[in-house]
Amino acid sequence: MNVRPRPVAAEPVIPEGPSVRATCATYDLCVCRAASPAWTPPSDTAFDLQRPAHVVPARRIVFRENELNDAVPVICEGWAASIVMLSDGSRQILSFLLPGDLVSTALLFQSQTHCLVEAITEVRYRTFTHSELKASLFHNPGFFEKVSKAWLEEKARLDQLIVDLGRRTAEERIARLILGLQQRLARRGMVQPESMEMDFPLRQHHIADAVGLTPVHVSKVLSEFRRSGILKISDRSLTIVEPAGFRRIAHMR
Amino acid sequence: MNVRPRPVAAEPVIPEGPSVRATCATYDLCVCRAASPAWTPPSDTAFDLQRPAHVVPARRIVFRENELNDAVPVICEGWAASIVMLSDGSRQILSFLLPGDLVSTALLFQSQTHCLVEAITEVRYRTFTHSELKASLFHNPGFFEKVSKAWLEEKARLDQLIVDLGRRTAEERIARLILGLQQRLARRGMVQPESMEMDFPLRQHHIADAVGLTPVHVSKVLSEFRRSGILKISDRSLTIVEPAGFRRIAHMR
DNA sequence: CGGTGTCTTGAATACCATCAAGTCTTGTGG
DNA sequence: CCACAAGACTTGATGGTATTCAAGACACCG
Repeated sequence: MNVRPRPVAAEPVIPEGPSVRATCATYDLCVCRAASPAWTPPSDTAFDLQRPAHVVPARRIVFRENELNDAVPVICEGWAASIVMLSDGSRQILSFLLPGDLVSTALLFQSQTHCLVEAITEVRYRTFTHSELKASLFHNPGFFEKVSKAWLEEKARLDQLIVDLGRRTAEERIARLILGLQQRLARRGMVQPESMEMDFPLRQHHIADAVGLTPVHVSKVLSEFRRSGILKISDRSLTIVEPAGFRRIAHMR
Repeated sequence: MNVRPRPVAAEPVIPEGPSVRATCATYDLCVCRAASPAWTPPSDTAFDLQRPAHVVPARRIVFRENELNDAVPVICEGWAASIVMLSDGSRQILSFLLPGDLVSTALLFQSQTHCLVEAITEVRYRTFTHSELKASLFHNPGFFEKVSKAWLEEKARLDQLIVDLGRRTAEERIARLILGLQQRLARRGMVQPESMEMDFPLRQHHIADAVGLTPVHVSKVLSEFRRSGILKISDRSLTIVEPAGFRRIAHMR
């Protein structure tokens, strides 16, 4: 069932990019700035931005299950996915990670994960340590608020996914996935305000692994969406041509 | 699809039971004792046990979506389920709540939920307030540890459910649900050590709503489990007759 | 005693998976 | 830069798993 070859692990390189700050700063959590114990809102010189970023090429594994030793990664640029592998090679994607995302808030409290993280596009990320983040949690009330808000959002997304997988049709699942991604990207200013166009680097097998279908069936559903003029997909870019109709499909039942 | 009549809301009565302490104290989180700011490990007189418990009869709603005002409920006795309702009347159960369970750790950080809680058996529960729990979180390091542990478990269960719904067959899902419940009950000392027998108040429609199937199909799968001698179910009680074989079914692929 | 809730079983159907073949794109090494 | 391999997507045919529909048995309760 839906088996794909396993990508090899990546060895983290350590270069430094120019536009990291802008990308990272867009996100609510703002770990890159807020995690510093000495952080104050007006300050712009948080110590974390000076720390080097790791870069992983597309389709490589960022880290495996239980491979994390005390490191908490935050995505600075690019798309990734956290994935549970099954013993027959099939996979379930728990969540897509966008710029600014903590891999999971659970990592603040344990250093092991039962899922692996794989880069979808080239990914640039930074890591923090348990100890420094946990310290911030206690000494920086603003950071505590942001973490609990991040947890609430993570929980809401997991709950929604459970409902989708348990009680919705293939069309509904796919439509809801795309709408959810669009909303998250919009909050980051990554959707064209007028055309509603957005970068969409996901392969169809990513969609399949996220919504519990096969790539073949995803292809058929997407083709139907395009044929009916609701979506436009081309060249790793996606446009929701008829938002109202698309939302109707997604919210059905 | 799998529509059932909506139970009416319950008006909380306020009696006091005798064996609440023993039941509540079994759980890891131990909110009933640990939430008190003045709590110390040897102490046995936490103020929360003096607070009255609410009782809800089986099949009634404990509280609805967004009906919670600053109250954080903890189950003291009985089984409940947190449920997402869809507009066509179908339902998805996010989790079963057992004695000692917080409805969700998310309630520590927000007072609204997108799901409702329904009693499966008669349920006895107590409520705490945001403010007192949040205060304990900061002033009682032991409580903070327990909450983060509870949350890690909650997250692990959600992740597992996603994998089950997305990538496993009906038989696997049902077997894994039963095994998961058995493990949780065992930790509470609610499974007969020898016979592996346990109380099992779930109706088949509960199982169906938890694993994303129809009650009809659940009936067929369970009948097959019984016919092959793996399970014994009778009179709201369940025994895993062949644990090894059952685990093999559950962990398949 | 009817009413409701629960469970079972069989038949027909729907949805999605699997299998397979083919096109097109992307990436890589000679 | 081209040739070849691998990955990505499409489409049709076929099959399996789970749903839907329906009818009946059984228990419990007011």
